[in-house]
Amino acid sequence: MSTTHLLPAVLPSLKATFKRPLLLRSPFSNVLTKQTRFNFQPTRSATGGAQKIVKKSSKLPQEKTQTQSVNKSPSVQIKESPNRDICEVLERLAIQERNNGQPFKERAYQKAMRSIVAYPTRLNSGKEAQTLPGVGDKIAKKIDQFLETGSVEQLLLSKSNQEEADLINLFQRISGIGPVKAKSFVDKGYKSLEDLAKEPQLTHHQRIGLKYIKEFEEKIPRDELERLLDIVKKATHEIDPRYIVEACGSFRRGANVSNDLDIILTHPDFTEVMESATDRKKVKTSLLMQVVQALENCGFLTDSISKGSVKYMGVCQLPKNKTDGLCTHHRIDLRLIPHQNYYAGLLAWTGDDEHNRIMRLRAKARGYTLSEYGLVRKIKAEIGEDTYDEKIHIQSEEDVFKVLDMPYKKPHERNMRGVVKKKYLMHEE
DNA sequence: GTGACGGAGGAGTGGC
DNA sequence: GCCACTCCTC
DNA sequence: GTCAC
Repeated sequence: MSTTHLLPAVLPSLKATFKRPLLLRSPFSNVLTKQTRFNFQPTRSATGGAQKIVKKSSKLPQEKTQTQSVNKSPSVQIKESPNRDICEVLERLAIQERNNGQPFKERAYQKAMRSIVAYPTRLNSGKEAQTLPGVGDKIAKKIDQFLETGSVEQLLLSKSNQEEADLINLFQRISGIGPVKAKSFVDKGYKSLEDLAKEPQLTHHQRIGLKYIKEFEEKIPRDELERLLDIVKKATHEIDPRYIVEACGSFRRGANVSNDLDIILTHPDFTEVMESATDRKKVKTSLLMQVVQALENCGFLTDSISKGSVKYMGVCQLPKNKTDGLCTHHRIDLRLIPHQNYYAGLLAWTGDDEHNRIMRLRAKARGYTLSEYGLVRKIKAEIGEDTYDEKIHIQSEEDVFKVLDMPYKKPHERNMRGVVKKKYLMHEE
């Protein structure tokens, strides 16, 4: 079916959407382009210094359109790409599929988008795009349609459907709200974040997400993250110097800014996950909770999202500074990893996702399975069809690379986003 | 043509 | 209280 | 939606 007849009515609005200044987070730059906070539940003094809340704005978040990603989609630097417009279309298709409950389609569009971001010249056709990994028949056709008509039929929504999609995307920017809950809140008639705050059935996690919606979207500069990490390390080692504490994620990969603080902990006494995570006594006295309690007592942790025996999710903040006032609240995750799994955990939680995927595939091809729990080889029993697992003893990240016959990559060399996989694999041969 | 695509911890809910 | 399930997160 | 099998 041709879309030509739809175009005159819809194109101007689409163009307007692209032109509209990005008031919050640009989907591709991940930079807050205008510093206006959504001060929903003020938590700090109005005289809070440089970081104080600027003003209450209920209108701003509503202006976010479908061209802007929900907070949870991966950020990709496409500013410099000669195919930025095509990438934006794929990003919107990915969001649409996420909201339709199709995570694999969402990832397929994201994968195609990453390939195209890494492509150095302007694409002239879908066929040309199809030479790239992750771009198949369907996406090639959509690219052709976009190049010919300036739009893609699947993205053309009626005004009311567009408003609904925008609201679903807005609500998903709240931590703890995914596509299902966002849709249900829209169906219930909520039209804004202020509206949503009145919902009595918001979970604890969602209330925290709403309270800090703007602060969680702010990037953490590396020097601030180093200070945050230092506090965690000091508090932990005061409890017991035998703890090992390491920040993972983009920070360990050398990033100048990060989205959150992801810390893994281990301790020689912790060698396996407790059998029953619901054993409250054990949770309260666990090696992880001792650290959490110390960090709560000193005011570093301001809110908790979830507290388990091996995983803590919460909110942290640097201590009040005399000149700057209160600092921004950030998301923090703490994971307690069994001592013997520490290096596998360190490798997995350092990432990035694409690097993990490459290593897992490499492991699989050589008869192993690699996860944050370790490197395991499937051994076929001498008699019968049965197999059993042999856990490979890992004493460093390098060991995993060695077993998989890969040259060691330092953490800052594991930023694979935008790197063509073939190139990486060729380099390793 | 068909199955894999990461998968587990934690919160919350509803049935028993 | 237990269990199975959904949703969300990373 | 794409890819490997």
